[in-house]
Amino acid sequence: MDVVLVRWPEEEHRLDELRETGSPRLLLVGPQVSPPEAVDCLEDWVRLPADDRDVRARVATLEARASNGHAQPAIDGDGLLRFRKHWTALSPVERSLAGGLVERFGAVVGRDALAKRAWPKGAPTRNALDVHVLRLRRRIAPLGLEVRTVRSRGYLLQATAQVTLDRA
Amino acid sequence: MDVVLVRWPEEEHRLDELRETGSPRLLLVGPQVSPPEAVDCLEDWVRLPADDRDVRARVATLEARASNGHAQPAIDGDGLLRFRKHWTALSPVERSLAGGLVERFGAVVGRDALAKRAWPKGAPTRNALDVHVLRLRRRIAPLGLEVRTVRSRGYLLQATAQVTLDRA
DNA sequence: AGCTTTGTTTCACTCCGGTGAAGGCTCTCT
DNA sequence: AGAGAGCCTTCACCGGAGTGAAACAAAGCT
Repeated sequence: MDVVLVRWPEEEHRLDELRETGSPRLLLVGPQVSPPEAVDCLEDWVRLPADDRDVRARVATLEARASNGHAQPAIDGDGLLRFRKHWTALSPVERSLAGGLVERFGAVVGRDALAKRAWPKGAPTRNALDVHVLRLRRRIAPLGLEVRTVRSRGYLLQATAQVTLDRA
Repeated sequence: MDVVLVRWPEEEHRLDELRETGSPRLLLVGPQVSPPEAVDCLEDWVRLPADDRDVRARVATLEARASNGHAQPAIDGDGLLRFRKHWTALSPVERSLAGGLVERFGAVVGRDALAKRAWPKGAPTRNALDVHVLRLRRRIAPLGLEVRTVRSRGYLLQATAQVTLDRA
């Protein structure tokens, strides 16, 4: 994933978006401005005017972190679903479903494909898939993930759409 | 935990130690030297000569990260479990369990793996492990550590989640 | 003797997967 | 438009399995 350069504090609003989507970013901080606080490991900053080599070095570090990190959800070897610093345990059936959705993250996965994954010999009830999708939805919601329905096509896993509600 | 300032590359050896113990550290990089590669989130660097405010800002960020769960616990030579600024003594069985969990900090350790560690010849009872995990939980809670259960898989050691869900 | 450590039993509780039923939504047919 | 038919969501419930937790008893250490 590419590192985004953001002028601070001019592009504060853009920064908020990037933080929420978990994109790696390097802030270009003006000569007299104090840098923002950031606990996020995918964020860094340089003081302007900056040496080009230093900027490159920081960008490289952020890129390395981003490619090591959870920009995309993943199911680790222990059956945990990890996404952006958070994780949750999954039951066996949920792991099967989540596995299919994660493989095609952001794209539609057919109901039958999911069903076959969870129950290769055939689903117990037609309703079973729906119920397990519902349970999966609730479980992954705290991670910032959501399963969206595409009617008569299937389901689609994506990061929760963050409606940037400005708080006055 | 305090951030350690390290001159680079003069104090490379000292840096290695700090990396191993997971201490947060800020490298003071000479004017013509290129900074070292580091994916570690508890490490940062500044180019000398540096503005004092910038150094303070980076130190503050590292401190925030360290106290936010990026530090790693360790069992020292005396059998004490140390985490951030605190420590606690462990009984022999608890030390075995904690050892296994610390080794794979943040990842799941199977129940049987833990049991085999504490009782190589076989656990006395099935519930013995549960009870000792319970006791370990209580002992490490004051350190800001928690053992989370991953049902039917094992246990996972992590820094206590600081849930701040309120938004007014 | 007091304290800690360890093992054991027992009970309560949560989680998981499957099922039926009660709707809500959207599209189509008449 | 109105009725109906999918399609999907959500809820409530059950039996079984996996865990949490307390209480108790036996050692061991100082």
